Amino acid sequence: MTVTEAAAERLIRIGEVARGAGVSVRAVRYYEQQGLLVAERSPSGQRLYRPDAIPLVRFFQQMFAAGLNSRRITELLPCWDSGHTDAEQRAMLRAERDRIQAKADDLQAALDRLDELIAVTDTHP
Amino acid sequence: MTVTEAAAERLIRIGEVARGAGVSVRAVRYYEQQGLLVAERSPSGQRLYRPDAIPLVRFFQQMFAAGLNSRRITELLPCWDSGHTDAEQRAMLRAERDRIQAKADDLQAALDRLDELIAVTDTHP
DNA sequence: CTAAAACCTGACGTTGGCGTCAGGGGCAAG
DNA sequence: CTTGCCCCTGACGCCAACGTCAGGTTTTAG
Repeated sequence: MTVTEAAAERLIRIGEVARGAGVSVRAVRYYEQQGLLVAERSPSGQRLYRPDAIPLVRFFQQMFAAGLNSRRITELLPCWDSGHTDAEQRAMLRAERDRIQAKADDLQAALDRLDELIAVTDTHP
Repeated sequence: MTVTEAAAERLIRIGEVARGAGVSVRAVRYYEQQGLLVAERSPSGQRLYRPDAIPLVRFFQQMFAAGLNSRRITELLPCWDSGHTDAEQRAMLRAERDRIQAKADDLQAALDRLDELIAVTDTHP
């Protein structure tokens, strides 16, 4: 087994990425289109990913769930990849963090509201 | 002042509802269209609301923020209004509550992720 | 070898909560 | 009177993250 083959063996196709991350194949293609994900190509044109594409896609999902859009995520990706940031990026990180915190607070308020309603409707059937 | 006049004095127009709840006039009309909100009409056709439309609209916003859509909210409105529910509605309330809780957990995970990233980029400038 | 499974590139469809424009009306202040 | 503010009804526009269909190639299992 050559070094090249050993390296090639670490590449997976889009279906495996999708299954591994729990998203659709279409979603993975979409991420590439948005510049979130880069893939090599096999001679026949199929996308080939390194295995760490899976946790990366999970990270995307997490950020999407937190309300960030593709563009924001691409802007944050350099920090994620390199651990290296300029002041502007650090400010953006904190801004997003605060937005998510506020959103979490809103959710908690909604939760309290519903719990209150549940308590009333349970004692008041 | 007659009783009727006293009652009429308690009715406000759409602009006041919108300002009071911090949403657009368009949004309030939309809520009516979705069956979330009912309004009386003045002889000239203007919508007239009781003042408690304002907290009600705030409640809608809170539920929207929690990821419920108009239809779900209309389904939950009877509980909210009357405090009376059947088994199906109580199940729905709990299901939504659990969904929101899961969402809150996701947000917290995203927050932890970002905080971790912030810590790294701060010590690693 | 062959059939099924997986992959490819477009490109249009969906969903929801509004924004926004078009065109028109009423009504109190100056 | 007219100016300006608020209100009305449609109806099209928008955005974002995909779903989905069409029509064709590649890879894999038996």
